[in-house]
Amino acid sequence: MIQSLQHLPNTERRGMLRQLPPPVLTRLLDLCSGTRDIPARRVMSRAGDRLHESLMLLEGIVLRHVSVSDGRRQMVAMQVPFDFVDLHSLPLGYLDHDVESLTPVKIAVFPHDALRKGVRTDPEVAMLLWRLTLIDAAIHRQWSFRLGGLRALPGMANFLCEIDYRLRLAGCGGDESFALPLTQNDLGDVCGLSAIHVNRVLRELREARLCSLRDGIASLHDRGRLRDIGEFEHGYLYDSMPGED
Amino acid sequence: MIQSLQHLPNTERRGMLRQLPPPVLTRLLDLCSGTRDIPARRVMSRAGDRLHESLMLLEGIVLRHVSVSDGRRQMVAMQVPFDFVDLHSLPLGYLDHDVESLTPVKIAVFPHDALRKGVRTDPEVAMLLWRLTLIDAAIHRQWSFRLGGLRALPGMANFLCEIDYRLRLAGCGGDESFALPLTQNDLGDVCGLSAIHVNRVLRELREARLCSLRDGIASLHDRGRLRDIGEFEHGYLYDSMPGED
DNA sequence: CGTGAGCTTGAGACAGGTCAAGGGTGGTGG
DNA sequence: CCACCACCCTTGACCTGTCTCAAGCTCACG
Repeated sequence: MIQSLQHLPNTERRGMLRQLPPPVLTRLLDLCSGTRDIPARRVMSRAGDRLHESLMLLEGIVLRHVSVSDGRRQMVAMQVPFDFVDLHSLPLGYLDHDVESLTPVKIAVFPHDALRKGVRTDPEVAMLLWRLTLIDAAIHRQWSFRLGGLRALPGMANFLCEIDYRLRLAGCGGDESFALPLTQNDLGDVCGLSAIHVNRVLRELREARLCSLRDGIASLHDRGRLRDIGEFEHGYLYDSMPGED
Repeated sequence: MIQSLQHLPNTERRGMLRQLPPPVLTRLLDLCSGTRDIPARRVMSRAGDRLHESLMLLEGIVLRHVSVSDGRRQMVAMQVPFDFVDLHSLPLGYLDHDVESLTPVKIAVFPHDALRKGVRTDPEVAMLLWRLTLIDAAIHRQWSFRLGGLRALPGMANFLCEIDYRLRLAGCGGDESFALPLTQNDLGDVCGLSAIHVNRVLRELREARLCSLRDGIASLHDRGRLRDIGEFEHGYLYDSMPGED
């Protein structure tokens, strides 16, 4: 599985991996010890756990969230295929949030020992891993922007644009629609809204023929307007998609 | 200035630098090309600018924000002394947000060429720099938590606790009060509130004898209760302060 | 001594939360 | 097989936190 990734031609490589020159990619993938499958809605690690491996997502979606006192959770990140999920646990040792699979998930396992050795002996791999975590941080900033700077509807539009863009980078998006099995409750945790208000916002988006979200399938009918409304600019993802400006 | 930092005894070292073993600190500071002074309220760099050096804050406070369509700005980070301000521009090349001095500021300049050489030849320095940016990312997550998960008053309490904690780590906090020359407008941009509502929240905090903010001086009268209300836990800063659990 | 930036307060509007009720669907156990 | 339950979606009515608008205050600075 992992080995097959190295041999994809450049244009076929996916997600964050698209950024890597092939030799570096090979050296990175050599540090992987194997793959693992995890069912949906499984807590993969908890805030404060000492971790000794980092995981790269190969299939499925992973959520990262912190819990709020009233029982709600605030989502702080969402990982799509070819994202590292918890690479930051390597320098940090433990995480400040929980990690949970949304769907059934396939992951590639990178033991910290191997990664540490890779970082020590291969500056290019080190720089690459660093860069990946920095894009993660840029996404965090965009989430702050969305939560603090946008109203409910633009915020939802912004989120859908981001996920659409990232899933298509990862090769998981269709032309119009993609799988997004988040409940309205989950979306509330993402956007800082009550589930009921999420429902109202989705209805508005649907009635404006902008996008719809049904049975775990998101369909974006008018990406242009959705991006305008959500003030979405993909620059913060530090990766331009072929065929878009 | 920079050189003098290396010779501080361990217990005297400040802010993020406290985490470094002295030899690594020395090697890092060797990469600094000099210092620079910048007046208050000066835009230091804009989103999208190509940067060729990174800055470590030595004195003063720096803000990082993105602009919203309606003219507001959303603050995405705030740097205190001994934080790197834009270290992430080294692997990323450009930033996705603006950087602005809040107060007059003294910075140490690290040319990217020097940093790149340091990273390539010194894995310990590389790991350290990586770690610093990861703590930045953890702070971003806390800001998402605050903006999406907390109401106005707890959010403000949370922010004040964070800044208090970080300023004291940096050796810039008194027992009860510290300098925080943010206007209520700025605080609104931090917490995703209108300036007017910031005013009301501050009044509530003052009348509850929790804290007050006047003439650019913040005074925390009851840190314990403030932390409870703001659901503040310092674990995400990955640095325990001597004398606090 | 005027002017502007920031702070303060009140009144009214509106976005979003809360409560309550009902419907659909899939899973489980009798 | 059906009954029941859990979970999710949907909608309506009402409540409240926050925004907006408007006015007046203070203080630093020209």
